[in-house]
This record gives sequence, structure tokens and C-alpha cells, in this order.
Amino acid sequence: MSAPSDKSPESGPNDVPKAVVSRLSLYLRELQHLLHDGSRTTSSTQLGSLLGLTDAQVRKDLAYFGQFGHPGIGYHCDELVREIKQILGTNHPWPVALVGVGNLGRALLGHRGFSHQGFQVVAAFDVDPTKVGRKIIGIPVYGLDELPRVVKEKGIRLGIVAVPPTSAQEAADRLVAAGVDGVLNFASVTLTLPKNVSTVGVDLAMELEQLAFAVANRRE
Amino acid sequence: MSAPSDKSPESGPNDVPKAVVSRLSLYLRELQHLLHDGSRTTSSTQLGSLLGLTDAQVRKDLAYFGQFGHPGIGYHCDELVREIKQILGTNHPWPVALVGVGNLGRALLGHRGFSHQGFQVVAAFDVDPTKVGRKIIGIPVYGLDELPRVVKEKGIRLGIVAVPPTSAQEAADRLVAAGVDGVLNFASVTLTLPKNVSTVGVDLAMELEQLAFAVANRRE
DNA sequence: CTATGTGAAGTGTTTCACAGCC
DNA sequence: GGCTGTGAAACACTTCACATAG
Repeated sequence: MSAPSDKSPESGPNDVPKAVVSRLSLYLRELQHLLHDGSRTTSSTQLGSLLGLTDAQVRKDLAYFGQFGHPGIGYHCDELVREIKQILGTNHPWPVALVGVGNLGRALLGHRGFSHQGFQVVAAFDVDPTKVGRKIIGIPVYGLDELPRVVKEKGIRLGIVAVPPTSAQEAADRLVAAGVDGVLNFASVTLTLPKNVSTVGVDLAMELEQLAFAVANRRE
Repeated sequence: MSAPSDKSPESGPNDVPKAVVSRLSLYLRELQHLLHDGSRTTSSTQLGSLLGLTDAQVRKDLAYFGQFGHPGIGYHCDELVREIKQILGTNHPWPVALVGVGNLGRALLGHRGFSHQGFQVVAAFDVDPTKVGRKIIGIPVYGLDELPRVVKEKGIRLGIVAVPPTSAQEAADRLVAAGVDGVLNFASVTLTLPKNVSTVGVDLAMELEQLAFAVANRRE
């Protein structure tokens, strides 16, 4: 009985390192480019070198979820794309709510990359009454009090916070109260949310800081 | 002679884990909020719990760069802010070039968070001749052929790529050719650049994918 | 008593290297 | 020949726990 029988009684991914999941997105993106460029098949070596990773890393990452490769051949691009989408949950579309129709919010409303990966921003929300009731890029703008109704009606599970830092916590709270399960936060604050709600934070200034550090510390 | 004498002959940060640097940005942001809220001092315990980290982690991270704390007291917020800015290199402002004045580009031009952390977008570039020559939010838009001159004149070292994926590699190449040392890339492609140039990639759809995965795999 | 800084222990992730397969 | 999947080794990071300082 030396076998690790507690693998994962149900089909759930027992405990996958977060870094692995984020590389999964990278693999997916690269595979889609390869497909678009006419490749039907690829290998862990090719995929890795395109992304600056080792071949072993690519294989180990994918092995967390199953056996998708074909020895001697490699991976079929379309097959692997389907598998990864299945794992990430993007094999079917996600309706998304956006809170905050400012500069950044409007840019996100029109962002092609979202719909390309199966995310549809189907409703926007703002406190500004001059924006409420209008449509922007075909997407209706509601007042925040309509959040619960619209979230329910459209089956929305993901919300994007694109408001100023001072309003971000409240915006997130209202999204959660309306029934959203995950929040993508663009405000430069750490949100405090119930732990049954997932959060991803993107701070654009922080990204530039990381870049500045890297540049300032090159070569010694 | 058991001491690891090869610590770091010069003052350069020998090999700091990348995760540490990114938490440094987190500490900075939280310290600025604490200062704004009137705190003069904090502790590794407080800072950690605000960010969901252990106290030991906070202390270890900071210890990579020096001894900034006061036993029995904690850390002086303003002092630590100065130190972290010094480490990140944001104790003096960075002029930044932006390539691509589309939806996202315009949002980035007006992004308050950048200037708040010492980044000034001082020039924008686009291929569209109807945009060139105008000013957007006070920032002049140039043609791409003016990149080398403007980068040199304004002492720009960082560039932001906010163009469609198919043009991203070329935009980055031209930034690098113009003399930029670091690129923040918003296009959903992995850039191939000389290794003396630093890159940070932000893919908004990837962030939503990570969120979707987390939501789809809760509780099980 | 509070809080830092740090070696040592513990945990997690990546790389290695090879058996097995096409 | 080429390539995957995977235990085992190597490496990196985090947590523990305590000596030290105010």
C-alpha cells in the first residue's frame, strides 16, 4: 500500500501550485499562436523555448492534469488547447460585470483579448448618473443598485473593479453581495473579501516598479 | 572559514528572489496607505496581516536589503517608504514612452497610479497619422520614426507597448532600437528581446483566466 | 514585554535523468 | 532517431524559534 491513494477522490485538482496554473495560461496563448501559424503539433521543447522555460517544466506542469502527450510525436495543438481550456474552465463563456466606467473601465469594455478567451463583459456599473442608462460599445451601463438584479439575471460570476482606490473596497463588497464569486481588482489596494471569493489584483504601477527595479539593477 | 564569503563584493543586490521584489511593491503601497491614514509606525506583524503574509516573511524580505527596523518599536513608515523607493529605484522620477494610443493606451496615458509612483508618460507614439501631432491629456503623440530622437532627448529608459498583438514585437523592437532598457508589454504575446533589456508582461485575459480557474475549482 | 534579524528546519518547486513508447 | 511521463536529486523559498535590542 505504498501508493499515494489519496490522490484526489473526485475529479478536482487536488493542490496545484499557483505558478503552474499561470503557466497554463501561457501555454494556451502560445498554442493558439502556433495553431494560427499553421502548426498542428508541438513538443515540450518547442513550447518551452518559446516561453523561456525548460522542456521538463512544461511536461511536469501538464502532468498535473493528465497525460496529453504522444511519445515520439509531442502534443497535438488543438487537442492541448481544448484540454487546457477545460482545466481553466474557459471551454464555455463567462459573462463578466465591470464596475467603474472611467478611463480604464472603458478600455476594458472594448478589450478584444477578453472575448477572444471567452470572457464577455455583459454589464457595466457606475455611480455617475450621467453615464447610467447609456450604452458604451454596445454594453449597457447601470447604477450600482441594480447590481444584484443584473448579476442574477445574466448569471454573472466574475466582476472587474476599475474604480479609484478609495471606492474599490466598497465596489468589491457590492459585487460580492450581488453574488459574484471572483473579483479582478485594478485598484491599488488589497481587498478584504470573504475567503469563498477569489481575488486577483493587477496594479499597473507595481508592474512598472518591477520593471524599474530590473532596469536599475542590471549588470551591477 | 565556514562563512560564505562570496556574499556580494559590491553593493548590488546579489540574487534577490523575484517574489521578494514584487512583495516590496506591495509593502510600499501598504505603507503609503498607512501613512495617509496617519500611522507613523508599523510592525512586520501588522504589515503582514494587512497583506496576508506572515510576519517572518516581511522581516526576511526586508532583511535582503538592510536593517530598517527598530527592535521593540517596529518600522517607521516614512523611513521604510524612502528605503523601499531607493531599492526599487523610484526615489527619482522615470520618464516613460508609450507606444499605441488605442483604447488601452489612452487609459494608460491618464492613469493616476503611474505618476503617483514616480512614472511620467512623457511621450506617446502611434502609426495612425490622424493621431500624430495631436496632444492627448497633455501628452504629445509622435510618429514611430521619431522614437529614437524623442527617447534620447527626454532621457527615456522605459517603454510601454499597448498595440495589437501582431504589432507588438515590432513596437518593442523599435523601442529597444531607440535605446529603451525596459519594456512593459500589454499585448498577448511573449516578446523576444535582447537579454540586456528587461521585460514585464501583463495579459489582462490571462488574469481573468486565473480568476476563472480559481472560481471553477473552489471547494470541490 | 514588544519587536527585529537570522541561522536552522521544513516545505515546495524545478531540474535531472532515464524507462517506456512511437 | 525523437518524445513523453515520472521518481529522485537539487535547489529555492518560507516558516520556525530564539538570541538580541529597546
